[in-house]
Amino acid sequence: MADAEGAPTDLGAQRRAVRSTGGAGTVRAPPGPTDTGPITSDHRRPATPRGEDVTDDGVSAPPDDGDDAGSKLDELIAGRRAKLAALAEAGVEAYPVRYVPSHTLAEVRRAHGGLEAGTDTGVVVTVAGRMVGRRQLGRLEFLVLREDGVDLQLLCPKSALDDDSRVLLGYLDVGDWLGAEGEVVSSKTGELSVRPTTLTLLGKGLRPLPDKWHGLSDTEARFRQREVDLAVNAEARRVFDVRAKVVKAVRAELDERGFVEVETPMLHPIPGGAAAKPFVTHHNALDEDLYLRVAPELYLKRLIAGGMRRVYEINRSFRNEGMSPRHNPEFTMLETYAAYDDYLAVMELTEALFLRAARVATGGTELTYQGRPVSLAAPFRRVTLLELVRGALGEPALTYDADVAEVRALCDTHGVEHDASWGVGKLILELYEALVEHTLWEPTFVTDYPVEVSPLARRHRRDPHVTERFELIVVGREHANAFSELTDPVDQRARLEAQAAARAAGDEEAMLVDEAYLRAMELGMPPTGGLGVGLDRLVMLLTDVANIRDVIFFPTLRTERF
RNA sequence: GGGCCGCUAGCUCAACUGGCAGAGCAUCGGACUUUUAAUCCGCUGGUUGCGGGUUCGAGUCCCGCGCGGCCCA
Repeated sequence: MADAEGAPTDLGAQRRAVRSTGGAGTVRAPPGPTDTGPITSDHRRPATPRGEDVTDDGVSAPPDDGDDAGSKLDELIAGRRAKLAALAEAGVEAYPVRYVPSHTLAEVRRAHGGLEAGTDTGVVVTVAGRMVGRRQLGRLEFLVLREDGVDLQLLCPKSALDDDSRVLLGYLDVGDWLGAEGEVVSSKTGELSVRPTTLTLLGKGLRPLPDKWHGLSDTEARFRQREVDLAVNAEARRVFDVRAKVVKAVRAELDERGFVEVETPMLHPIPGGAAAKPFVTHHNALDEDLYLRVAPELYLKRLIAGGMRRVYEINRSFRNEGMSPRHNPEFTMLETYAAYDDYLAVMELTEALFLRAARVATGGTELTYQGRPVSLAAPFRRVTLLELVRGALGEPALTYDADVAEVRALCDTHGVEHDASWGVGKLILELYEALVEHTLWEPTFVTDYPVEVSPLARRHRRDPHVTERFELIVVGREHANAFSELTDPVDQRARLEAQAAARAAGDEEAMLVDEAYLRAMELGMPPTGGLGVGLDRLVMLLTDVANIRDVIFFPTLRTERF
């Protein structure tokens, strides 16, 4: 990295490419000593740029084991490599070291929107982008540059170009990166354009871009080659732009509320903080197995024990479980912890975060998800898990004191599978998940989860069967999980020991006793309200996307074979 | 892990009950100084995901495998 930026090793290329004074030609120097400077020319282009050399060896990528891959593609690539060689022969650096645009394409559009047709502004700018379109009309060409999802046309009469740029024009392909210096004008039809006097090649593309009109729609290709998806599909850009805005809005809201952003370990000696199967890895120097974290919860609570009043972390967690349109093995989670708060306070925080995220993503609180309206206007509905299950079963008298056999019978009646080791609380949770959760479309705080399935949550202030815990369900899915945190070290130890026993009995997702965590709690903790939000799912909701892989740049897929 | 669906030119897609594997765009060659998926003329381009099988004949039917999607666990 350091070498690429600073090393003044190829002044020739630099002089040609950097638009510092706007004078130097683009393709001036004939091939000479400066063109074989150590950095720019070594591994990136053929040492002997001659036409014949270029066509027979495959592109950079395929280590050509079979060298029989798609011949049309090979042909397209060979054509571009031939142009690359011709450019080299003409002394044009195809991969220059630097370029300094005076404006982004977006800035040009902002500054000169709404020109009358046929206007010359007299304003000279230097812009850059990938050439994504080209329309040739004899001695006039229209090139379309794209930068950061914004397009701008170059109106390009050959007569206006300097000699070197005219040569370059003959070797350009759609997909190449290009710089242009010229006047901001509008065309006869009123299209905002730059009319260049100089064109500078900034990066030659060897592979063709997908169809300019249909883009890339093959789902596998979009996930595996996100760079292509981003280059040609505006929708992909939109989703990831919204994602960035949403994360920024969440940070802003938390910062304003006095939360401090922190980072805690992703390599855990003991997996904990959530009921999930971890990835295992190994540290060689320590000769110890470590686990990729399934949640940051335990470390964040230790920070509260240490006296940090409000903390949050936005980062990756990992769960070694099945994949689905809603689960990626690595995903981005927000967790917040606030001293003195209970879960009622956390509900208000949650509403504020969702509202603010919705505002930056869509401008308001009313959205459409997969064709159905959703309102994120606060306050969200609040209802206990038990009430929901009672309603779904038509059993208004059901309580956590019910006989286990009776509740098992209810499960059987409703086709919900169960295990002999499960108590009433776990059975009622299973009934809820099977019968109710997916039906909750509008935002709903489902509250008061059974103690036995909530080992880190404080017991409810009035009902010892349940905890002060809620999940936020929107469009039938869990979007947040929060509680009045358990801060009593005696109760916590008992609960973790119960978890460990369940694990020993075969429950792979049950937690283990984490002594370091218990020791921290024994130091003394204030009341604490904690929240976890899956940011990928929040972005899905706000961008109206059905598959989590569409909000993660590079989702986990089976390894690609070349 | 199970069920269903998909995989055809670089991209997007056709190809009836098994009967010569095609189009548009892109590429390549030509014309064109105001285009907007430019237009017009011409030419290319295929191991139909892979491997077997049935058949006179397989993109199409059968079996196995790979990758992806959806549903379920």
